[in-house]
Amino acid sequence: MPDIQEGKAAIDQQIRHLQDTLYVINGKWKLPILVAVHQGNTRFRDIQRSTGGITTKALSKELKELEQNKLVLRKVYDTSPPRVECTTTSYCDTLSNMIAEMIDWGKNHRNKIKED
Amino acid sequence: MPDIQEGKAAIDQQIRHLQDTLYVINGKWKLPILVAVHQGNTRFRDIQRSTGGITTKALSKELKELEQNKLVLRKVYDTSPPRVECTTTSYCDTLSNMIAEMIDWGKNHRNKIKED
DNA sequence: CATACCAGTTACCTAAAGGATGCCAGATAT
DNA sequence: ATATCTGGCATCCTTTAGGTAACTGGTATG
Repeated sequence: MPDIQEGKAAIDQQIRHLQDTLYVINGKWKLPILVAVHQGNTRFRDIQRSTGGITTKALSKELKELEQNKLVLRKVYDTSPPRVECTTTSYCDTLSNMIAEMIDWGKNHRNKIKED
Repeated sequence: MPDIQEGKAAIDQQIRHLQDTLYVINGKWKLPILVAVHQGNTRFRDIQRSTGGITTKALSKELKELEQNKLVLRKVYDTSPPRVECTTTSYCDTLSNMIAEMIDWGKNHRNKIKED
């Protein structure tokens, strides 16, 4: 938690950064997609299959957002049938620590809740 | 990002942990509330005012969820007018690292996006 | 006497997220 | 010749998040 000593303005600023992050990774699919792509699933249908259950509409939308946030790179080949190859960017790696912490906490939390 | 070497089952497990975490901190208000309470705002109306804009209905709901997840403690005094005092639990401190990473990343990301 | 405050609850509404289904067009595989 | 694959898009639907406004009952304040 942010230190109680910090001024209100500084804390409000931190909350805004937090909300920026939440905004980028929000929703049901962003992280699963990121992991799937990072694993080596480059094609649209492959990503769809490996995330299990996402519709084309949702996947299409999510990929666009991930691309806008520079976490995924989409190369479109003007062939027929169309070919698109998605990869995670090196910038995507800056999420490593955060994701690791989130995984850690989620794991720990599940145990904590089970102890009720 | 999770290591590409890990098996699919392990990765799926990590995704589930991730989703657990996202589930707990989701929405517009959870983190702002947590910070407000941690700052020392214990009373319902104080929290409402210091988060700026949340309605009683939303705050009531969010506090219940935070309590269920053992991040906030609600002490209800059976007086009249009713008095409730909210505090963050020590367990809430286990979020420190994660939140710090999220703040860091959000800060960095805003700059990154501005470079377009 | 009237008003405002405590901590909510209830009913109602809107916007967004997410899902289901069907379609396109050209190419390849059976 | 028929089916299947490609990366989507259009349409319709349900679910959820979140907001608005009104109200409660007892108490303290003006």
